[in-house]
Amino acid sequence: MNKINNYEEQCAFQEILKIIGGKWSMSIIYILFSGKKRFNELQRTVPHINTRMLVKELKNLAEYKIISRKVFATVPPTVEYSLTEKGKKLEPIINDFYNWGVDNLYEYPGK
Amino acid sequence: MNKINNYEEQCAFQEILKIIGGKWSMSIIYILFSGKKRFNELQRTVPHINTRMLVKELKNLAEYKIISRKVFATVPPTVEYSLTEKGKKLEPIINDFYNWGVDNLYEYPGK
DNA sequence: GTAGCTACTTTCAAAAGTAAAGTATTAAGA
DNA sequence: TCTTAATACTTTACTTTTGAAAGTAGCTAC
Repeated sequence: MNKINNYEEQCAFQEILKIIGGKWSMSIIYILFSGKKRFNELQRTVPHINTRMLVKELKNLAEYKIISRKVFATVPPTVEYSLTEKGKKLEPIINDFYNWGVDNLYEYPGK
Repeated sequence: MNKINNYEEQCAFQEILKIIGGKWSMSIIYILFSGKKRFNELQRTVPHINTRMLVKELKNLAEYKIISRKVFATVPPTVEYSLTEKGKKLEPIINDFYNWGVDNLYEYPGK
């Protein structure tokens, strides 16, 4: 177990947050827990995201090997996004995080 | 256990991220795991944060009862920030999140 | 009377995000 | 043949958010 107790470790934490701490990253990752998705499918599923931001986020997540991008030479083109092993490891963490939020911040209708 | 599997639940998740998914929130919360801190102390401890953003984040976290703000009528004034019970519950989650990052994204010197 | 302390606030420029329309490639229908 | 449609982006113009730096208030010690 690592503990953040000095400035250097704080910086490491901020590096991590820079990669998956943004407005859209976790939402996209969460959706991919249920399996691979195509671009338009993600766009329909992530509430309020716009094309430019989805492209940017997918590029970023792929760069850090959290998701992988698979292109099929069909017409029109098909692109599939899915979680890598690294990405899949986030499932219990993001689940806990979401549940904390539901219990402590936001009461959604079905609770 | 809650699962995000529809649009409505995605929106709930985004509400949660709006509150603690920002660039600075988790860094501040993490520092407060080690106990109450004063304003200038936080400013020195959170790398690269500026006054304006620290004020804004502390106000936001206090609004959602994740931290509490205690003012002492000393000269010069003293203000103490600490985690509420809600906030303390984030400790294992943010710890796991940080450890995931260290293992999968960022290798800090002491690892 | 001047400098210093804390916890902010204000101002303005820079960066990031949003909305809407456009692009390439092919294929199917009128 | 000409129009429409589909996917996965790109581009442009605009708005919002963030950041850096300086300023404020109230008192105190030198």
